[in-house]
Amino acid sequence: MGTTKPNRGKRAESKDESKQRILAAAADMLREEGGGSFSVADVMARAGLTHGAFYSHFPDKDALIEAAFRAAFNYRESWLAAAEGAPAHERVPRLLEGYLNAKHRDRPAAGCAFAACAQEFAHGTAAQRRAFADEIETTLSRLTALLGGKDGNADTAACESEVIGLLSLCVGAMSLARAVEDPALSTRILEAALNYGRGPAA
Amino acid sequence: MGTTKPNRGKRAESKDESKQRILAAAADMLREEGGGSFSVADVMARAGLTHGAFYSHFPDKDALIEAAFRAAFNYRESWLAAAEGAPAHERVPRLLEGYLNAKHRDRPAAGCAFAACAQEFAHGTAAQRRAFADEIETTLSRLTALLGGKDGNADTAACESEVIGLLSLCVGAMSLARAVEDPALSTRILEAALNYGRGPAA
DNA sequence: AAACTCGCATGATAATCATCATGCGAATGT
DNA sequence: ACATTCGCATGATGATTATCATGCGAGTTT
Repeated sequence: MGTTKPNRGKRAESKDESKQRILAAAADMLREEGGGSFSVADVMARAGLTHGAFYSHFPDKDALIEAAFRAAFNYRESWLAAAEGAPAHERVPRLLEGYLNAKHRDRPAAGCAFAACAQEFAHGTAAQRRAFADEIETTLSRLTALLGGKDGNADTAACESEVIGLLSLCVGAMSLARAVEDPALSTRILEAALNYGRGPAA
Repeated sequence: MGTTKPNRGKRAESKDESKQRILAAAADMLREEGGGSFSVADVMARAGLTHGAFYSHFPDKDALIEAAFRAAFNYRESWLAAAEGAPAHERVPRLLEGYLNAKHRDRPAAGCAFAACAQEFAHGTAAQRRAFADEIETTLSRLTALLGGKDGNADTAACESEVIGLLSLCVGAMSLARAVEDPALSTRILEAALNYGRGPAA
């Protein structure tokens, strides 16, 4: 057999590509404006299609939001990757700096989906909330793996506190920094949270 | 002059009362569901009125949301009050416990407006974002006054970090805890953030 | 108490959407 | 080649909702 068994026909393949474009568009718009603010037609247009095609890809808008959320974790990957390359004691600062910066604040569409979606999902469907929990668990696992053996003490409870605290701090500071009108205050928030997370030592 | 110069007539007074009821209803619903989710008619009904009366109280829905947000800080007052009564070194734990608990998580309508509104206001009107910034400034001042002289070191920068970090941690953890479907995970988040905020010492 | 004000209710209006129904045309299978 | 399938576009439909227009009746003024 030639390549890895395409066997799907040009048509199915093109449908998959469409779906990917829809998901990518929705993932951006979800983080940029929030799921309540964009219309199905908006997303489809951004994906280069028209509204009618939507329902052959997703059962309804809520399902799109859930799927788009799950597809919106490209940021997490690069965030973690940047810290992986650092020596153990540099990792927390690296994570903080990779998150709590102006570029991240100003480009939510390319950023953390937790910070962009948390409030909205609090009133979302059960499936959406499950997706949120899933992604939180995944993120916590990754962070734990990254920071777990930080010092000699691999104490489970302490590590859980550190990992969850770090993520909460990041998400909270970003939420506040984005909601505030005054740019100077916004920057103060990011920088102060960065300091706080670095700990009293540094 | 008898009492404090009522001089306003029964009609004006009743209008003020109506406005207060509208604001109270909106403040609750804003924190419960978010401004995008309730309708003007919903709020008016909750205030015991009908939709038509709305526009003689507020110019539009955005203005209501801003005003309701500003009226939604009753929680902050009791939160701070509970810590004021404590000795200096007990105040941070007191604040963390007063915020990061299940009751607060489960009754957003009576809780912190930052945690409930941050994401929504990030895409709100300029007036709304200004209101958000104002309330943040006020909250930070209050926290600074409360924690400022905590130890001998009243270092301005260190205190700003602590105060902003604390608030960010609280808001972030609450946002995550509310967005997650799994109740066990939700509780883990609150408790871990609480530990994190207490510092490595305790 | 007649004239007037004004808070609030009822009843449009118009826009925005999610979702469904229909049809064309390209891809597929026989 | 012919019949079929299916992705996508066009065009409803119905619901929700912000906002405006109108009118009544209680309160206020002279």
